Amino acid sequence: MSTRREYSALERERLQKIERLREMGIEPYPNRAARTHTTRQAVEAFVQAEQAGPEAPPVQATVAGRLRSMRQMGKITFAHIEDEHGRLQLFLRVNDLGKERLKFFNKFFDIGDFVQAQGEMFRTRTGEPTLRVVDFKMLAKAITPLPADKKARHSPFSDPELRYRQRYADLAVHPEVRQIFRTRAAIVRALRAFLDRHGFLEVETPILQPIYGGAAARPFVTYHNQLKQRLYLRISFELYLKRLLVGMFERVYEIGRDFRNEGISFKHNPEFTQLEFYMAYADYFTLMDFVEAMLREVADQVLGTRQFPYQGHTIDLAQPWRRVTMRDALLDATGIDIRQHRTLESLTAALQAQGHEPPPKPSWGKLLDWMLSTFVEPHLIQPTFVYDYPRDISPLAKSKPDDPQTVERFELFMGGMELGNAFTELNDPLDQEARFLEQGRTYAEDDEERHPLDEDYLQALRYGMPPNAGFGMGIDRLTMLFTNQRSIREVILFPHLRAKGEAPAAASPKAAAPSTSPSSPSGSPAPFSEKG
RNA sequence: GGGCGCAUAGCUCAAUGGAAGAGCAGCGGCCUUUUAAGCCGUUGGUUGCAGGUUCGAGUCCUGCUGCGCCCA
Repeated sequence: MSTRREYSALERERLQKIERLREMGIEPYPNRAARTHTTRQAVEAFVQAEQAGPEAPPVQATVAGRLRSMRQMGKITFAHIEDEHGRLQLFLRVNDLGKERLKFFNKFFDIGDFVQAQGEMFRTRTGEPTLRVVDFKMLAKAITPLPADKKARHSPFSDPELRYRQRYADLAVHPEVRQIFRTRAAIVRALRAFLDRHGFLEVETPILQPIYGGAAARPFVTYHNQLKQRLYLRISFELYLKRLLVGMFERVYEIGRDFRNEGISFKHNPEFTQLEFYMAYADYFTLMDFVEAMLREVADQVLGTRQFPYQGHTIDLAQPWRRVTMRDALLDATGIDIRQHRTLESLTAALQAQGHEPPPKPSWGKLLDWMLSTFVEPHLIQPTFVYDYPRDISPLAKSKPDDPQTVERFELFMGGMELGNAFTELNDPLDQEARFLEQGRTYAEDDEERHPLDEDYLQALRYGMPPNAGFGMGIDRLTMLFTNQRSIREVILFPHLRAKGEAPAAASPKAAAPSTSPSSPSGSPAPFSEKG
């Protein structure tokens, strides 16, 4: 597909070194390495030995890592190697190595190479713990020079496009970027621990689905050749997880990937990681308490504190989280009481009277959703539950007993973003069927986001599903919050970028022909509530 | 989808429409406690792609591609 680019002059230089090494009988990519200490262990052992007193035996160590800097000073050379855990200075001296050996190091070893070095720890004049090298070995020769790290004064590696496209290089030179992904892993670990301890079963449901559902989103389409079957990449886990409640699991969760065939922004990636859980015999108020407890614990585990900085704010999870109805939130933000404007036309007029230009929306509920994300969401920095949503954008949520047009649903906001979504789940099979049909009437036949009626899901409900409440949350966004990142691309290892250069289309619409949707992409009003 | 901005050496950036440059990296030297090492010398360019205007285009115009920011 893609043709390999030509080698640069710098790369040709290093390719020649590889050839020369082989001519000398030295393998630049040996099969085996031996190390006794990580860089951190070597320093720790050395510091301990120092504290033990002058009689303590010297610390001998063999370390391995990537060469990050070299300072050649004639008969001595200083260098730093870096491994996953830190950096260590190497000290190579002609007295220890001999003239030829030192010259060999200086000539054939470059920044970026993986090397192994053996020696004894000591402290330099400036006080830095350092390995006095008596032997060294090439472990893997680098051909392409590493970009300078971001903090280097003269040569920051900061072009976001390059950083994302060559994430390996970004990670290689930016320990703080690596740290983001350690934090991300810790978040997932803490969520699992909390849910496991509360009696939840972790499950895995299909990613390839004959009918997509559970959210308002356009799906990716694929095709099973042998079955001659169109399949969709899931847009949520919801309908499968609730089938499991029918099957007598009372508490289930899944952490995995969702796929939505939609725009890309600093808050959106086409594939993202989602947590969903369902709890039998709970309602949406139960879940507010539960989610508060869950995220406090995750903060405790991951950050060690319940207050953390986010984009100039301090988010505080320790205080009781604010709870406000959608009606009050909109009233506060716009002065418009949605109970006074119960039709699409009336509400649109009220907004226009205030000088707003609301986009055309297919329903009252969709307009409320727009108002919420436009006027309220950006200001919800501290954790806030907005609850009681319009029925027509929440077809899987249960109505309030005293108000059939309103459903028991909340969304959780934090840092000006939607973080989670939950409801008291609709378990009345007849009402659910009516909701599906309602969707069909509200949204145009050719609306690609229109939710297909899932007859098998209705069949499951007819067997009886216990009352329950479910919650969904974007792991990527939680990671953004906990690591103070503004862009979702900073917390996804390999975020999706547009194909670059010639022939992205060469991936052949022909070959994919059976998989393209006949009810082809068009407009995109979203009829469905979404978890996350 | 719309608006604005950006694209120049491996990396980060300069260059009034008039000779394509700097720092770092690289290469050749000097240098036995440096760490942004230092000093001397030196290599490196299809200025994102395709057109256009002009005596002359990195610079101005049009289109395309990618990225960023703002809006939908």
